[in-house]
Amino acid sequence: MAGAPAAALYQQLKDFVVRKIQEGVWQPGDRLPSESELVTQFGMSRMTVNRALRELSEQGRIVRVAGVGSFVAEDKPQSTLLQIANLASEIRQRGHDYRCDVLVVERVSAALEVAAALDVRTGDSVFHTLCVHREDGVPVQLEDRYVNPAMVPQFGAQDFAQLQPSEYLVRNVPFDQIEHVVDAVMPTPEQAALLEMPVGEPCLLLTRRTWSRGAVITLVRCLHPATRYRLGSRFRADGHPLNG
Amino acid sequence: MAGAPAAALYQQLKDFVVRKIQEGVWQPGDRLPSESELVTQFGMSRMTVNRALRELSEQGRIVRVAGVGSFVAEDKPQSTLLQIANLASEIRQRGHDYRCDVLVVERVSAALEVAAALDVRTGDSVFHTLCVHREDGVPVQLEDRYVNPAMVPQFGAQDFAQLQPSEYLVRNVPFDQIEHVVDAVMPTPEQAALLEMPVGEPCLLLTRRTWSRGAVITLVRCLHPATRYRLGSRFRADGHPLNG
DNA sequence: AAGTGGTCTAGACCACCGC
DNA sequence: CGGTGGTCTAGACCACTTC
Repeated sequence: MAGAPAAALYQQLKDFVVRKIQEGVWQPGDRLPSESELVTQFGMSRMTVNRALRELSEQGRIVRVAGVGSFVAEDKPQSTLLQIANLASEIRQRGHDYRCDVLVVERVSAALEVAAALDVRTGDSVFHTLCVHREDGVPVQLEDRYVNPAMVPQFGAQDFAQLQPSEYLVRNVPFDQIEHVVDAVMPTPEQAALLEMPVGEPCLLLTRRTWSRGAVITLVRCLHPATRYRLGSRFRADGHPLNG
Repeated sequence: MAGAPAAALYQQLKDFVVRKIQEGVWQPGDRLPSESELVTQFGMSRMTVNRALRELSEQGRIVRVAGVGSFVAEDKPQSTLLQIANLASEIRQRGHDYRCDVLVVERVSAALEVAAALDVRTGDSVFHTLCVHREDGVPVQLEDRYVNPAMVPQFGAQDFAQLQPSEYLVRNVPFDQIEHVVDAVMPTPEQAALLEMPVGEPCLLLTRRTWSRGAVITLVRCLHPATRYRLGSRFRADGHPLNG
C-alpha cells in the first residue's frame, strides 16, 4: 500500500465525472461542463480534458454531440456483458491438454433451418463440419458447423488436422458482426454418445452466427455438457481490466 | 456513394496497421515500427500516432510495452461478448406484459455456499428474496436472491410490491464489478412447480454476483425454463452499436 | 546512454449546431 | 455569430527497458 503514484490527469478527471454521476449530483440527461470550462476549472490542457471525455463516451457513461455539448447518458447500463472466451485458449490457460477431433467434413444440401440461418436458398450446397473438443481427453464441446461457400470457397480444401475449422475461419475470414444465443437443451442419444455423457443430463447450447460485410459467414452450434462446462466472466463496470 | 470525407489521420493509421496484420505481413509477435518511426513515415505528429496505437491496444490488436515497443497481439480477439439485458425491459420491449410476484422476503442464516459467495461468515444473518417473473402471465424466471446486509442495511424495510428487489438494488446501490456464470440444470420439483413447467425439461441458470468497492452486494440465481427463455445478442465487432 | 511508450501542454483549424 | 466537440501539431518531461 505504498503511496500510489498520482493517477494520470485524464484518469483523475474521468474518476471525478463518474463520481458525480454515481452520487447523483449529475443526473442522466444533465449537461456536463464544456471542455473549455473543464480546462479552466481543472487547469488541464484541452487535449487532456478531451481524452477523459472521449473515453467516458466510449464507455457509454456520457453522450457527446459536436456543436451541442456533453450529457450524462440515460439510465445505468441496464444490460451487462458476458465474455465468451475461445475454448482452446481457455483450456490451455487452465494448464490442461486441449485436443480437437474432426469427425465430419462434407458438403451438404442446406435444409430449411440451415438455409435460413446462412441466408442461402434451401438446397444450396454448403460446407458442414462436426468436431469434438476435449479437455484432458474429456469431451467438453460438440461443434456442429455450417459455412457459406460463397464467403469461404476454399474452406473445403483445408487440412483440418493442422488447423481446426474455427481457427481457420478466425484467422482467414475476419468477421464484423456476431450473434449469440444460449439455450439449455437435452442432448439426443447420438450427441450424448459423442460427448461421452449420460442422456439425462442437460447441455448448454451456444449458437453463433458471424457476418462479414452483411453476409453470413458461418453458423455454429456448440453443445456443452453442463457438468463439464459453464459460461462465466467477471467484469468491472468502469472498463478497467480485472487482473486476477 | 458521395466521396466520403477523408477519414481522420489516426483512423487511417489504425486501418493501415489492421490491414498489415490481416494480410499477414505483420505476424503475431512481430514488432511494429516505433511511434517515432511512424511519425517519420506518415508525417503525422506523435500524438496522432500515439492515439492510433493506443486504441489498437485497447482493442487487443496489439500489445504495447513501455520502454520496449509495440507488438502484434498473439491471439486475434478470441473472446466475444454476450449482452445480458434487463428482463423487465426486455419483456416490455417485446410489447408483452411484465409482472413480478414476490414470494419470499426474509432474513436467514447464511449457509456455507451463500456465506462463501457473499463473503460473510457462515451463520451470519442475510436477506433472502424469492420472486417469479412473468411474461404475459407465464413464469420465465425464478429469482433466488441473497443480499449482504452490511452493504444494504435498509433492504429488508422496502416495499417490494412497488419496486422489485433487483430494481431497488440497481437504483440504490451502484455496482462496480459484476460476475456471471451460466449453467444448464434440471429444476427441482419445487422449482418446476413455481415455474409451472415439467420437471423433465432443462433450465438456464444465470448466477450473478455484484460488488461495490470490493465488497459483495448480492448473489442472485436466475432460473429460466429453456423453452421460454434464451440468452441472446447481436454485436458488431468494432464496438459500434447495432441500430436495428 | 539511447530508445521506448505514457502523458501533457498551448496553441490551432474545422464542421457543426443553435441563435 | 459564438459555442461546441473532433482533430491535429510540435514540442516537452518522465519512467522504464535494453545495451
